[in-house]
Amino acid sequence: MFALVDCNNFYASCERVFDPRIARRPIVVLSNNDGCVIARSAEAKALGIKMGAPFHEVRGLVAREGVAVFSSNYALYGDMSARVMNVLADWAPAIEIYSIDEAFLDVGGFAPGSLAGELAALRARVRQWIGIPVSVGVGRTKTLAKVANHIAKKSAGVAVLTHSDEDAALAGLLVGDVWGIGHRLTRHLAGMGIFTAAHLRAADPRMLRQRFSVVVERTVLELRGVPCLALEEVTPPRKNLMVSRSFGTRVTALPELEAAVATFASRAAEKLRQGGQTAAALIVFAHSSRFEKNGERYSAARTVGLPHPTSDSRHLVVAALAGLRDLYRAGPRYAKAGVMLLDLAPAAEAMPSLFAGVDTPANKQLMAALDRLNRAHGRNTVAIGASRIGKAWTMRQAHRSPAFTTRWADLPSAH
DNA sequence: TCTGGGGTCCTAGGACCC
DNA sequence: TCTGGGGTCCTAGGACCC
Repeated sequence: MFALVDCNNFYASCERVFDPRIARRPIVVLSNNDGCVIARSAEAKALGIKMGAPFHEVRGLVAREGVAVFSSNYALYGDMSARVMNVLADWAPAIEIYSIDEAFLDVGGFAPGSLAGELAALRARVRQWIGIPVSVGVGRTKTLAKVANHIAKKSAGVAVLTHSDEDAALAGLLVGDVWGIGHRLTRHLAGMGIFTAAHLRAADPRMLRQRFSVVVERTVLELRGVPCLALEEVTPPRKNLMVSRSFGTRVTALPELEAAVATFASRAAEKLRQGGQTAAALIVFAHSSRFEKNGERYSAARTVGLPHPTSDSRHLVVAALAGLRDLYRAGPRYAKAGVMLLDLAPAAEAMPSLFAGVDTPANKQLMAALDRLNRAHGRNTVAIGASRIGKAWTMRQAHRSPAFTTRWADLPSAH
């Protein structure tokens, strides 16, 4: 059995912890640039303020109803999240931190009779110690735990979905509210007569796999109580890292874009170093607003390989700016830009045999070059790893055997 | 006029290899 | 006239999540 613990209206709840005066007032938290509503307290939801609503559209309502408005404060939310997770981790035998405000817990070891009571106590503890209200749903699979959490949010805050409860619960849930079913799939499924979670569970998983993907097949199986998703206790290292922003006003000039992209790249480099990682390539992109008229929309991106894996701000900024200059076009009104670092690896990781199993002409050429070097200078003079990003070759690592003293710079330019 | 930011996984198709 | 089979890697794009 899995339990899903989900913080209620997390960002709004965090703000409330530090300001008791707004304990009962409606609250919204805004995105970057204060552009959109990204979190709402229950009172704000009741006023009809939608998730993702452009702030300018609700400004009047917000003023009339005395809604408390906050710019987002991710440092605060991250800190509060860690505190909540600590309390959960102390209680549960195993935990997967799924997002900033959600965690799956392994509750397989609890007696069915005592589980609901235990979870209610846990919920009260988080509320008392940290000040954040949470909802807890329990099910036979992660997807069913999500379903149960839906029910918990509308009831006492804890819902244990037993096998015999599943029929009723799924019949009462729209298919679009199932974890993994987004708006596109919802539309397609509606065309097939699948409107509720119960319909989806009854559908043929193999057919859905053919029609859509293995993800949908897994969702059907999970709804049937067949676990396809395990509890992942260790967070795998991230593979990409992005820093991007929408501009407050439209930008057309290259120097302004350069200033923004340089900032993004160096911020990305900071994050990279924080995580003890390096990047071997990056994508820089810039585009106009998606609300721009059809003919005026412009979007471009460039992948740039780095000469070697790095977390050095200067290297990343230089590469990002080179990409930006290549993609820049005078004319478009740029609304957003960003830098995404790719091919992240632990900074300390050695990759002496990256070529194993890679057999391309370019690799062969490099290997031949290495052979020549090693024949000329002795065995193990040099080893090298490389990877191809787009059309650019990137040297991943070069290291010398300590037994030899030949310096890299002194080697003949066989490459 | 103003419309978020940061991720992951999957698929399809082409290039290339043996 | 017939025209293998199985695999990896890469990219682009779609879809989803919070």
